[in-house]
Amino acid sequence: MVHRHTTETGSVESRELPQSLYDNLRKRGLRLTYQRETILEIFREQPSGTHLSAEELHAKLVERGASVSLATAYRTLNLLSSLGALRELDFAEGHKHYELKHDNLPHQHIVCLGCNTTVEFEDEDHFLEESGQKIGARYNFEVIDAQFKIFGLCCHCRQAKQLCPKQAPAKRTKGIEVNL
Amino acid sequence: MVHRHTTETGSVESRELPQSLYDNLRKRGLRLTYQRETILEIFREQPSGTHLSAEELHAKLVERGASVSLATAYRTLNLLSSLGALRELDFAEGHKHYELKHDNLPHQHIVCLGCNTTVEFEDEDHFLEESGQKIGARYNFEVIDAQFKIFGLCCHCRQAKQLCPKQAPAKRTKGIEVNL
DNA sequence: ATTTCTGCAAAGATTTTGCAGGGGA
DNA sequence: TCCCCTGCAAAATCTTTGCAGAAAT
Repeated sequence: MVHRHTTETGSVESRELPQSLYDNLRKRGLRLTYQRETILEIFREQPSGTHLSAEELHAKLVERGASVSLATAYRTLNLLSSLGALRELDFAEGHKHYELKHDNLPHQHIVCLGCNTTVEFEDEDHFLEESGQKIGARYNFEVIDAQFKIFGLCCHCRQAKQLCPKQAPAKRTKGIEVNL
Repeated sequence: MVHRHTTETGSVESRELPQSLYDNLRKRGLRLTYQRETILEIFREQPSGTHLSAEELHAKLVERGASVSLATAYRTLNLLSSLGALRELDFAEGHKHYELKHDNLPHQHIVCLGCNTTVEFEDEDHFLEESGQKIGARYNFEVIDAQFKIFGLCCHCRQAKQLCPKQAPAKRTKGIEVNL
């Protein structure tokens, strides 16, 4: 029934699901549904470093003909995050973003407060990750994730000298996340 | 009219306002109002490390008899943040928090995903702060703030083994932010 | 056959905004 | 006096939830 994942050969009923997720679901008495599979699949298809909001995810679902409701998108994002499959990101934007948790090189984000552009940088030699572990341990925490976020103005917005970055540019509508 | 601040001797019209803020307001053609003064004063009175949400701030305003509307609280929080007087914090909670920006030792946060407790740790020798500056510069960003946030489970919640931390505990009602 | 999930629509929570009147500079 | 600010209420966003039917094990 189940199968381990090595590269990309997936079975029918649980495509390329990393074995751990399927197990995690079962462990909790949860079920593997078409919606959950599809959502995870979408995250896998995104270029590395993509982070989707609930609305963006839903748009991609609709786009591919999978009629998954927005409510389910929200529920699944929360579920997959609590399972450790997704990482929840909070830029100071008014809504959350999610990205697939890779087991390769961890990365962190730089966010432009002017245009909401985000740039990633890698946590080479896992320095930040390990710092998070150490500091957390010092305070008796079981660390789940450590996020280093740098807020600032990109070269673009710095030139435009937008003194009140929260006003105009961060339109907070649908598909933001532009260029650079 | 204006006055520099040294220790705590404040004038009547602009209590202990750090001179820089008053200047920043003027520089932008903004005004020094009773509401803005009072809000900043409240932040100053909080024990170091306190971070208030808009609702919490508003409660404190009402509590002291200053009838400042919630809308103004929101507007002022945004304004003071954009002026650099406050730091906007985003724990994965559904609403933002704000804390006074001190010029002394910078600090960062550990957040329990179970009970929303936050613990602070100091960024001794400004290591994280400087890292933020360096990394930002590398990507041509003007760095405004760098936040290192560690998410995990505190000893309490770890024992309670709340496998789905987003569900029950984070009630997302009013005054959360408890103990520890 | 159970028990979990989903979709829908409605409710909830947080934050922003239009407008008319009040108040700094 | 000028025009920025505030309060109020309404609106806009984002997210969660109750319920009945659908689906997974």
